[in-house]
Amino acid sequence: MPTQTKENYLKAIYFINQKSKEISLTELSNKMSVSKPTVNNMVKKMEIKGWLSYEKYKPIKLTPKGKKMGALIVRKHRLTEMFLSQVMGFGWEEVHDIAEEIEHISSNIFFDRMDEILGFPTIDPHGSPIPDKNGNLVKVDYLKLSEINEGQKVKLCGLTNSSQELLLYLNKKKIKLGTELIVYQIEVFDNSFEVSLNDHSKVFLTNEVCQSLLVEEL
Amino acid sequence: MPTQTKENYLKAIYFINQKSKEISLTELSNKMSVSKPTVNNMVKKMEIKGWLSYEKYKPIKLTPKGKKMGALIVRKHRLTEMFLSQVMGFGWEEVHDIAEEIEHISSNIFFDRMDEILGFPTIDPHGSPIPDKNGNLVKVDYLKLSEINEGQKVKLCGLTNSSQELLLYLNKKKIKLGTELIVYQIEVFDNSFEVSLNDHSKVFLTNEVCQSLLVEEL
DNA sequence: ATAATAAGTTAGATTAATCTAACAAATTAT
DNA sequence: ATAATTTGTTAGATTAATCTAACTTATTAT
Repeated sequence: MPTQTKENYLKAIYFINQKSKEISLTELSNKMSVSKPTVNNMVKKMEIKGWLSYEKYKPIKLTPKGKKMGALIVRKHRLTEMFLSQVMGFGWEEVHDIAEEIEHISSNIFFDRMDEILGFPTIDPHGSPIPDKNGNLVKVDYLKLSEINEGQKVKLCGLTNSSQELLLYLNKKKIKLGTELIVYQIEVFDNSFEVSLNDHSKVFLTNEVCQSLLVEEL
Repeated sequence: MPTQTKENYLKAIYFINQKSKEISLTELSNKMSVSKPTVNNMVKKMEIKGWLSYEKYKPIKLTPKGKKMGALIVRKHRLTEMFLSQVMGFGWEEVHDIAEEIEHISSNIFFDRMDEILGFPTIDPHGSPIPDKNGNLVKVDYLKLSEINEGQKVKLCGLTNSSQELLLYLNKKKIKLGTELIVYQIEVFDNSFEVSLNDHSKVFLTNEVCQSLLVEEL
């Protein structure tokens, strides 16, 4: 059974792995907000446990075992977020911090019951996929709103960034998962978007925000 | 913010305090399943934190602050047990172990929401009182079934021991919180009880079990 | 290609929580 | 009241997770 700290390393490595494939000590050190010697020391221990492989000056690689462990922590996190949102009535901007704690609960029946109560969900409240019990993830590829052309109607299906700031901003704009929007106008100067919502209201979104919104064309 | 370990010490001291008032190192050491030097070392640190007072060779005393902290951990534990039982459908014999982990979650909104969803319960699934937000406990005094006379009708309201073994035994006998029973016959030889349930079935209970059942006369 | 910069490593220290072995103080029992 | 037992303390070690300072290896840039 990994400690809570080691679970957090596994999760961090798992996330870095999702995009870059190359995991450096420095990157992990930043993600974990600890010094590089701390990471160096930790990866040596985790290598002994068989969760990752590491050679001096080489990038860190998760073993299949470590990868599965990372995925299962993410599974617990996202199931919890879904439970907090759907069963306990929390807003999507509130669930992350609580799930960050609950993901370390070891009781499997607890998460299995959540899963059951939720009807075996496949996405969390931010549209991110929930790994299955074997740690496998269905890879869905949405488009970034920033890549959509004028006139196109789309539906919000996920986020590339689930920071509380963004979530609160979207709340204010009445944009949530499933919201349909039409790209009304793209400003060439700064690539900002003017989109219209179902209720015909219009909203301005910076390009940065548009890059955070994952959509499906309708 | 106390560590999880220190929270467990606070809780253990709080429980010992409930009955004996005198808390010895040895007792704590047994309750926590750690060595006496470990406890000795720990109480010194907790004294510095202001959670208890301790002088060499003297019994350990919780400060008001420490007492409140202990009570609030018990509150989290019992609220969680109630949530697991009432909202998530767990049996009363399953909730303790999960709550033992969840009681250390620091998010207050999480427990407040549970409280709200449950309608501000005052007892947990085993009939034990839930301390309020200030750490105060309503002291209810039930009688032990072992103290009840023949012919008396009573209702099960609590337990002095919520071990999984006892809970599974009571499940098997179809006895749960709120079950009404009549003391049908007391065996003078070993003080075992024969009680009859609502459905007129009769059940034999050893005196030890009767001492674990807290009842109210009807 | 070599100097500058970035990345990674080593060494040594610290804090929290734990242990065992050895000893001291308090309590209990005859 | 003294010996035996229990209770508590000290000292010294260990493991996990972290740090800083100093150093080495790799990478990048001119």
